[in-house]
Amino acid sequence: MTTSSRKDSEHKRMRRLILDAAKELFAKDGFDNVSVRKIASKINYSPAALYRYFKNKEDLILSLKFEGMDKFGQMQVRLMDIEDPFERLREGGRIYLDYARKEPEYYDLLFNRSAPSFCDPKKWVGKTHQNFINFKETVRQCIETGVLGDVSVDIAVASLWASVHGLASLASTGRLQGNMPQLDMDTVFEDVLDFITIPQKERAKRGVTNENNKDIS
Amino acid sequence: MTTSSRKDSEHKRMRRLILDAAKELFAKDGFDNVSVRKIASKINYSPAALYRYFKNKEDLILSLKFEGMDKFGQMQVRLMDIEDPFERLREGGRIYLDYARKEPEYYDLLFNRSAPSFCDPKKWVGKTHQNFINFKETVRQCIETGVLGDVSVDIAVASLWASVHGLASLASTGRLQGNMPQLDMDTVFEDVLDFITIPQKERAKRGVTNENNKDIS
DNA sequence: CTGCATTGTGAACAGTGTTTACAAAGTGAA
DNA sequence: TTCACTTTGTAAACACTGTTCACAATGCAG
Repeated sequence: MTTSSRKDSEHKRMRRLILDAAKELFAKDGFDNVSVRKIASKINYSPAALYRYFKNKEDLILSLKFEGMDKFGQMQVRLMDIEDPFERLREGGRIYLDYARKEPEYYDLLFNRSAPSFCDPKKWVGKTHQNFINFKETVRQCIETGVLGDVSVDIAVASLWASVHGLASLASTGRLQGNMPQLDMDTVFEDVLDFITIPQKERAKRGVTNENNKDIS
Repeated sequence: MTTSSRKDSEHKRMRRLILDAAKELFAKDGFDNVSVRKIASKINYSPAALYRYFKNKEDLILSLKFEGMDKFGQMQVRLMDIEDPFERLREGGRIYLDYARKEPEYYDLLFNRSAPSFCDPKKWVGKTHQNFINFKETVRQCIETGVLGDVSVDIAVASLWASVHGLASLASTGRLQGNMPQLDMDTVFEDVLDFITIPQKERAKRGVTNENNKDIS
């Protein structure tokens, strides 16, 4: 019994060793330039050894993605404590963008299909769905409390998600800085969030509905 | 003279043959699963033959990207004829999203670093910069004519770019449909554009400036 | 005809992910 | 302890990958 449990923890220790080595190599050299052989060599094992712990390379990368998603989920726990749905919405955006800025390779690994393009998306969507549910509920509350105008939940969700994700994507791939080097990356996120959300809040305060806008523009 | 020009056109014809075969394979099987050997085999040539026409695989992919960018640029020509900068802004967004929807693989090839992650981004940024300049000028005109409020050009550019790109990215990777299957993809783009831009326009009409908003929220 | 440049090829090289046969080591029961 | 069994690690191989190179064939210019 004790022996088998020791073997179990030994197995986990080895997985940890492999995952840490892989993550470090991925972050340094990019995902395409790290082979199974390089990971194995970094920890002084034969390439075949890794297949005792992971079914294949996709399985290894997927494990890293799940870990990253858990970490991302933990960052979002504090959102639960924010009463005001609008402030919760803003804070959620900050967390998302923070994550993309501080761990661009990890963000790429997690949120851009590109990184491991051979990974089956279906295995991944399930893991991320809870975050989406929470986000949607926050948006719903924002609309319910009249803070986002009389827009449909789906459209508001799509719009806000696209804004935040798009900003993170452009920033993490360097295109924002590439085209706008003068931009202050420390404040742009806050400013963009203001640009997107404040007019909505203002508008809602004045009781404007979408129906009223059909003749504008 | 005539002979050398015929050789020239023959050379171009062969490049065309390779590019078309490559594009078709890329669109069908994804970029990672198409090898030089498969492209060569599709047109009944040896793999080595392709290296008479393209320096390497990156060069081939870059050529496809340039072609795609030219096509994208041609779609944007009609923007020149739109006098109203706000309508030009909206139409530009429509074109961007149209492109992402109708040619998702091409869009991925063009705008997501992921696709050919080994391609040097520097070779690519230069080609796309003119589009960015035009976009920025349109946003500047929108602000100048008071149609986007008293926001800084850079923040408006970053916000609008992020929204449109983010929406296109989420849609082309199937994540929008994956999490919101009930969403009508034919109208969501228009609705999101409204959600983002109409409040701005409204707000500007009322003469609200950013300074006035500091105490809100 | 004689060079010369261009085009296409088979073979090779170094690298990839993955599988397999096999050996070593540890474990639990008789 | 001995026996059977599972687990772990490895070298070698397989079928791929992008790329290079010597070589032959072709077509053109002087």
